[in-house]
Amino acid sequence: MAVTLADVAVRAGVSAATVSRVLNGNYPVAGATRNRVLRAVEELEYVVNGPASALAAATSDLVGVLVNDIADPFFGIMAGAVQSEIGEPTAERGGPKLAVVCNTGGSPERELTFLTLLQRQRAAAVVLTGGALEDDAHRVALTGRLGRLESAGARVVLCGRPPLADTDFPAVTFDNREGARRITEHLLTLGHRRLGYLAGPQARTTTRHRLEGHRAALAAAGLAGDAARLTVRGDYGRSAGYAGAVELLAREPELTAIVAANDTVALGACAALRDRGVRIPEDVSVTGFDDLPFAVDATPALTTVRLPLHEAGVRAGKLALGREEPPADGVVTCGGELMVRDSTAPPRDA
Amino acid sequence: MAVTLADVAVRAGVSAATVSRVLNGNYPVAGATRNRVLRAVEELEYVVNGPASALAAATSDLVGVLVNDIADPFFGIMAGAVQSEIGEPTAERGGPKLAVVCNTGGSPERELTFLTLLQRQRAAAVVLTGGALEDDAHRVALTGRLGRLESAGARVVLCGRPPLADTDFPAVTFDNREGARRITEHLLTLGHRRLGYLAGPQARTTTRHRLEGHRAALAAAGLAGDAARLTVRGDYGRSAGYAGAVELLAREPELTAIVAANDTVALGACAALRDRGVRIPEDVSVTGFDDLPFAVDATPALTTVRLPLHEAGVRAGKLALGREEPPADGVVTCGGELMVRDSTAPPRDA
DNA sequence: TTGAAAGCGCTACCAG
DNA sequence: CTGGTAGCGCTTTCAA
Repeated sequence: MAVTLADVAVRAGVSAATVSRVLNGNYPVAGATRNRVLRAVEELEYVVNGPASALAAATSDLVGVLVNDIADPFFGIMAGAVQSEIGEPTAERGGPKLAVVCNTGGSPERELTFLTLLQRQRAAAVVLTGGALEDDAHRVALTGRLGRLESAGARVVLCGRPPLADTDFPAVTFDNREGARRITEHLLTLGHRRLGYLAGPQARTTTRHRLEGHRAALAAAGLAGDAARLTVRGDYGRSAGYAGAVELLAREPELTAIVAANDTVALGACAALRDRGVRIPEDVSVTGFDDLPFAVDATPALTTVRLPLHEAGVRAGKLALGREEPPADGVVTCGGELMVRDSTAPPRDA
Repeated sequence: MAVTLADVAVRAGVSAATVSRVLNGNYPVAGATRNRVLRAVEELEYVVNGPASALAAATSDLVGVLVNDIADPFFGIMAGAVQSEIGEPTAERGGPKLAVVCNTGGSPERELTFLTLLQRQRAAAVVLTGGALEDDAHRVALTGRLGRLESAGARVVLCGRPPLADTDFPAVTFDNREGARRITEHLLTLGHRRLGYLAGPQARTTTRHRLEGHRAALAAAGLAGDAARLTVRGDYGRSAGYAGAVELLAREPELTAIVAANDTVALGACAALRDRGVRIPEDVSVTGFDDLPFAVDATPALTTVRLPLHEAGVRAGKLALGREEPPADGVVTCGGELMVRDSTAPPRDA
């Protein structure tokens, strides 16, 4: 079998307890002893047995990160940020943590399943990223699972979704409502009057908040009447954006602007417009959320709302490790103000 | 503390051993007993203690997936595929495995560090994705680490990189060389004669193979002379593509085509061209590798070589779990033939 | 500052 | 088919 603590102890001529203390560095150990142990570790190529250590210490150095779609750079950026933050050795206790990125695919059942698996691993923390499902049954189930995780000693952090009712898990949030309101207001200021909206999947917090902001801006301009007709729902994928744009044009050929619930959807919409010979942004202006770098590189005419994904991930990582105390209300609003990257054109008949 | 196996055993009126058997399902247990145990598990909301189980069984249900850049959908797609494959309960042993996605950021040191962390967790398998670094010192270090992992009982699978010398780890590979050769040949057939090449980072297998294929096609057409002058190196990011395209245009203003080492680089190149008023594909045709869906949606004029990322991930997952036996030579070439998605224009003076 | 020893919760072997 | 039980390798009191 593999080299164990005991082997190292023998080689260094000390007890197992001492080796453990050296490795964890939480106890005073004489310099000479310490060096002897470290040398033995090197020579034997000793690697700690994580499970054994987790069992004895009743906690592991795994941090679960749940994402809705791992192939979406939106989540990739946040997950990468979380990992880079928790990967740094903590002062207080233990070495670097390992991020376990779990891809729920947006499925509520898988979300719960992963949480169970993470609890089974005795994860030190769990970060739930991206919009949450707004469904009572699921909310109750989720609250239960997270509660059990917490009482098993895991920290729970929400990132990119609002606080969970009846809990006090810290949440790192984006101001989706205001961002959507501002971008629509911006389009209205330019003179657009027939705006289509490509909403995200049903019953998601991000979908609802962004849609609310959009509607609020329309209402303020007295354009609420057409809102429902010019809203198409779909998931957060590009094909939904493609199909949605086609549908919007069918409903309103005189459309001059499209607001999409995220960049991926916006890109799909751009593809549809081009396939139909519509020029962007001269004929129709397209805007999205997220500000994924390649999206605007590929389509410079695409205007997006910048969400500070990386920053959110880092903050979530800090909260997950207890390196940062959450504010009294538990909500960290990330990025302060949303930025609108501006390359939008006025409508052709303005 | 949390509910333990013993608690369940008491509640169900059986021994701990029996509960363990029911939970692992590898042993015959009477139907009635079984039900009683399962009911007790439900009532007590029992969750297996992973570390304890891993310690006793000397193996965990974690599978490590190393990626070079988690924010790049190229890796997201593969990692997602691996996870969906290993997430299904195995017939032979144990429930669903949990994928640990580790973001190396392309750093060789971090690659080694993560492997140590995974060994510490007693990972059941490790999948290394994406191009490998071609550096002797690192290769030796990597071989050593992987060897130790293997002798600790972990399966090792390479995905998107060639087999590792002096080892027999199975490898799922793409035919990068032939793909690059074909796409360049394709451009030559259309009449292009001044082709720029945006190569990936130094000393990566993917970079070298793709460049070799490109050069082979040029050589076959008697155009090898200009190859070195019209090759610019950079990393696999979009800004490298942007800068690279600018550099290429400076070196050769009469350029009619650019081949990029991947889609992300190609998108950066497209952005640069547009910023300089160059039309795509009328003035310059841009091609890339990977065939990331949003890339071609955003830029329909972009032609790419399709790599079957999802399929590769699934195959890697199967190999990692031993659900599929590797062929005799250990190499699974994925996708058979590379496809060129065709929307390339002939050069303006053809 | 160090050692001895008692578990942590589970698996798997050996009886029955 | 089921129970008893000896560890798995580490952490952490409690003494020395």
